[in-house]
Parts: sequence; C-alpha cells; structure tokens
Amino acid sequence: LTLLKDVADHAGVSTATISRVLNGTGFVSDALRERVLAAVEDLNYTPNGVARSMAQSRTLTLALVVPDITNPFFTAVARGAEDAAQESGYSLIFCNTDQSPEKEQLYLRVLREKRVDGVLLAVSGREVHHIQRLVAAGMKIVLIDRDVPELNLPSVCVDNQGAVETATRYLIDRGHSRIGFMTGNLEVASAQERLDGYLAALAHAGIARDPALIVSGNFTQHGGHQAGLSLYRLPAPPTAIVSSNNEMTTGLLIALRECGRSVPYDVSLISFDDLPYFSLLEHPLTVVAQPMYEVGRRACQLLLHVLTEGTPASVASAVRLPVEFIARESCRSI
Amino acid sequence: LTLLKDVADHAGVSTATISRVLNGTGFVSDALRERVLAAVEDLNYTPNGVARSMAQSRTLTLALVVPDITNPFFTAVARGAEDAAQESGYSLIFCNTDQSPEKEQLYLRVLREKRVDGVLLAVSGREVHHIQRLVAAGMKIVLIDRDVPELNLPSVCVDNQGAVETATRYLIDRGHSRIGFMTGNLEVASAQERLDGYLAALAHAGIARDPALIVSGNFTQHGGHQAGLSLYRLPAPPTAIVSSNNEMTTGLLIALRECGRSVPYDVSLISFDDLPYFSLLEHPLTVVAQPMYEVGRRACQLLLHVLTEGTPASVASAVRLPVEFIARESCRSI
DNA sequence: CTGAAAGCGCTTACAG
DNA sequence: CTGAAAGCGCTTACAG
Repeated sequence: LTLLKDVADHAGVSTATISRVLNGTGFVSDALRERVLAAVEDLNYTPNGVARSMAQSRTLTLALVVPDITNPFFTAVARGAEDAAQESGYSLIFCNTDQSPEKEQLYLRVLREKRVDGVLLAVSGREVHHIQRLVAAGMKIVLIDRDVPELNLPSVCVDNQGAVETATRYLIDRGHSRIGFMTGNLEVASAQERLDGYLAALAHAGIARDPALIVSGNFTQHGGHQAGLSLYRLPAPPTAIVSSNNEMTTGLLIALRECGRSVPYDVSLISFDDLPYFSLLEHPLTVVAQPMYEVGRRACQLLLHVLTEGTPASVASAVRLPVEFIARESCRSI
Repeated sequence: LTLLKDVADHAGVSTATISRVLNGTGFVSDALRERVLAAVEDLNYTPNGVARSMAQSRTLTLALVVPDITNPFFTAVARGAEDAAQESGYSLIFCNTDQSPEKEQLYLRVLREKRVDGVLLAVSGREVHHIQRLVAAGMKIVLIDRDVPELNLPSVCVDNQGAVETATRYLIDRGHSRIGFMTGNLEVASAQERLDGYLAALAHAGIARDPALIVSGNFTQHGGHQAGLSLYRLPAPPTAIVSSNNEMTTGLLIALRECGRSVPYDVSLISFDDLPYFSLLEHPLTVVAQPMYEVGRRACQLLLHVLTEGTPASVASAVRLPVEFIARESCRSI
C-alpha cells in the first residue's frame, strides 16, 4: 500500500506539500502541484481516511437511526438522507432500533465512539436523558419524524395533527360519526399528534369520543392487523377508520379481508402515508401523503448546515413539512 | 472531552493498562482492573474509535452498495445485513448507485479511503475492472443478488433460472403459450438468468420464442409500467406474463389497470419477488418469493467470516439460496 | 503483571 | 511558496 510518504519521495517534496495540493489548502506553486499530481497518479495513491479523520477530527460520516428501515416511510427517508449526504461528500451509517430505547442507546454510544459528525434520529421513546447527555457532550443531532421539544434540537417533521384533523373531518362531512382510529406507539410524538388531530376533529364536530374505537397498532403491520381484528369484535364496529401509518394500514387491510369487510362499502378508510399500491387496490385509498423523501433530504441538509454553520436559532430549525390530502375512492357517504 | 491519558492519570496507571482492560487483551491484575474500571466510570470515558481504528487498522465498519434501497428487495436485504453486522459489533454504511457504474466506482473509492473492513456489493454493470483492482488492493467484497463469475468472489444469490423456469412451466401447464416476459436490466446476471429460465421452459415445452413478447422494464416501476403498456400495443397481447421483479410488477399492474385489463381474467400473472400487498389485491398474485432478508443476512455473515477466517474456497462460497413458488389466484387455465 | 515508547498515516501551525 | 516537526488518541511489541 502506498503512503503519503511514498508519494512525497517519488515527487521529491515533503508530505506537507502533497497534503496541501490534495486538500487544496495553502499555496503551492504550479510546478510542484504538477509534479505532485503526477506522482499521485503514478503510484495510484489513495489517502487513508482514518488517518485524515484523526488529524482533522471529522469523519465525513453521518448516521441515520430509525426504528426499522423496512418501514417504507423510513426507507424513503433513508434515500433522501443518503442523497443529500452523498452530494456533500458524506457517508451514511444506518441503524435499526426496533423502537427499543436500549438498542437506541447502544447505537448512539457506538456512533459516538466512531465519532460520526452527526446523526439523524427518530427517537424511540420518551426517555431522553441519554440523548441530552450526548448533546451536552457535543454530539450533533437532528430529529426526524418525531420532535421532542424539551431537547430543543433542530428537527424535520410534518404537520401530523392538521393532517389527521383534515382526514377525520373529511369523514365527518360524509356523515360518519362512529370513526375508528388506529394509533401508533403513543410514546412517540407523531403518534400522539395524530391522535390529537382525530380528537380535535371530533370535538370540533361535537361528536363524543368513544374509547372503544381508538385502538393501537403500534405502527407495525402486525399491530395493525391485530387492532383491525379487535375493531370487528366490537358489538358495533366503526363505519370509517383512520389509520396512523402505512404499515398499520397494510395490516388493517389484511384484517378487513379476513373479516370479509370491503372498502368502502362496509367501511370507509383513510390512511396516513401513501404507497404505490394504495392506488392499485380495487378501490384506491384516500390518504394523507407525507413528503417522505423530502423529510430525509431536508433533515440531512439541516444537519450538514449545523455542522458547517453551527446550530441555528431553534425557532428557525423546527421544520414542519406540509402533507397532502389525496381523495380517492375509499370513502363513501352515509 | 476525556482521553485515555486522563483515565490513566485518574487511576494512577499507564495508558497501556487502561487499553488492556478495555480491550480484554493481555493480563491485568484484578486490583488494577478494578481501579481502571472505576476511573473509566468516574470520568465517563468513551474511547475514540478513530484513533483505535488507526492503531488497529480496522474500522468495524462495513458497507452495503445497492442500486436503490427503496426497492423493497434491497430494503429487506439491507435489514438482514444490518442485523448481522450489528450482532457482531459492526456498523453498516449504505450507498445507492442507481445502477450507475460511475456512481458505483465513486462510492467504492470513498469506501476504500474510509478503510471499511468489507463491502456487500450488488454490481451495477458488466464492467468490473475497477472491482478487480480493488480486490487486488485487498478490499474484501461479497457479491449479493448478482454473481460475476470472472471476479471469483464469495456471493449470495438465489436460483434465478430455476425459479423462473418453474413459474413459466406453471403457466404452460395451464395452457398458455403466448407468455410475455418482462426482464430487468440484462447487464446484470440475475436478469439474464431469469430470462434464461423463461427461455428454457419454452424450449422444454417446444414453444417457439416470440421476441415481441419479451420486453424490458429495467427492474424499475416506471420501466415496468412502460413495458406493460407496450405489451398492449401488440396486435396479439400475451395471455400471461412473468415479471422479473417486484418493482416492475407494480408498474405492470398500473399499466394493466390503465388498459382496463384484469388479472387473471384478461391475463395471468406471476411475479418474481413477493410483497405484502400482493396478497391484498382482488386476486392475490402467484409469485416466486426470494428470501430477501436472508440474502442480506447470509451475505453479511459470509463477509464477516471472510474478515476473520480469510476467504473460503470459492466453491463453498458461491451461495445460492432457494426460492419458494407460491400459487395464489392470478393465473387461470385456458 | 506493568510501563515507556514507538508507531498507525495523515494535517497544520510554525519557521524560513 | 515549502519543509521539519509536533500532534491527533489510541495499541502493542519490547523490556523489565
């Protein structure tokens, strides 16, 4: 393996000079620059990034910590983040916490040891002491999907409450009053905000909330499946359902099929998140679509900004991206 | 920030001793060990992984290079790989090449600079000189999804040809002879192998191959959509179609909907890859399911094995995982 | 069992 | 504009 020193010898200059032309830092005469470049070429030299990171104390590496990358929402977020990272010369490590605070803590510790320059984090619980400590220790973090106000960190989320309020009102406007709601893990802010949107819409319409109609699918397909089934063990199932994310919607659709209930005849349905296949169903789903890719991209850009320009005023850095309500054919008036 | 030296001072021992107890290497008396551990605790010391990597010349970091992580196949592969990596204390960087050889080359160069310990690679083209050079330079690589025999690298793929042959024969057995085939990018081995399976089945049944029925969807949803439409501009469209991957199947389903053709009445359909939603369609799709998660997991384990035990005999390391044919309701006899 | 010291391969003040 | 040298924070022969 050829080292900086080898190139220096080959070109008859000091390692400092090589370093300067390779990094475009400091002044180097054209004559030397040419000789250096030629030597680098001749020896097919590849700098050792670890040594460079050591000397510069930066790794050009970021991390993305999410519950599960196979959740299509986080997959798209990951792609957006990686694109932004790559454009700026950064690499991205990804970590799956499975919504386990312990796993999150473990990953964060490793990432700190690795001295990643920053991390994009979708927190997995309410307990955020360990995060606070890391931030105090200088770790740069941008929150995604779930804000945690007390952390006062930059974040990129969407208008969860407004979105679900719109969706719920849409159903109310079509005569529904027994509207089921499938929540995610209420430990995370986005789940709570979506529930709040549902409750706000009911309150606004003067509809009494029925606890039996609010079920938790834990943001997973399996959970959505189970919660969906439980809704149909009710003496009086809902005439419409709002699901808090794509995974639960898939699970719910499986449950509906098993119960022999069809959308929209037996039940109207609106999903948070849009997926390609939602349009392929016999009756395409009405959804609230998040800009998934953009969430990842913006969050990564924000993190990069924090790294180069320092943390922005907190007011300016709590980004809320807009969602889009897309009416298709899964709701009917009653 | 506290350094090894600080801990050493605090405990009144040398840095060497701290290093030894932290790494569990070398012998250290219980007395000292205790003092060291206490000091580490007191100072809340986190070792600097970059310095450690420098000294040990290993980064405990791997990379996963795929065309696009949002392709559900690669998403699952990524999850499998990350799980395996995490279990062994490794981190995983992910890279999206968009099937561009240039991007692949760029990523590989960066990964080499970063001194990742190994990479899981789904090659994006036929040109593999740059890969050969990296291997010669000592880079540890395990191929996934697409083997490249001339590279003679360990690999984890599936039995593409056999799987498609089975699927095609299934249609032939049901009386189909005008069977359309949607291929992926034929630059990659898996696409070619799947096409070979289709051709073998036709040949075996004595059915003449009709070039017009073989269209390319480039492994993408958009490509599948376009290719699907083109099939219905034919004077005599096929009575059945085999699609080479999940993305193209989604695109094809969109095309069929646009053309007003329904599965299985107007056309029988078999997809390579299974997705949760395939079972939710009005007529659940018959598929050839790959063990996606397992491909990633096994590949990563194989890579880890290469790192610790050295490269195994090539014969043993060209893994071909079995696929599963799942008959559902998207094919009818004619 | 323990420590002093060299070494990992770069970058960057500091001189000149 | 260029180089000698210190420094980044660990690990690991080498002595003892």
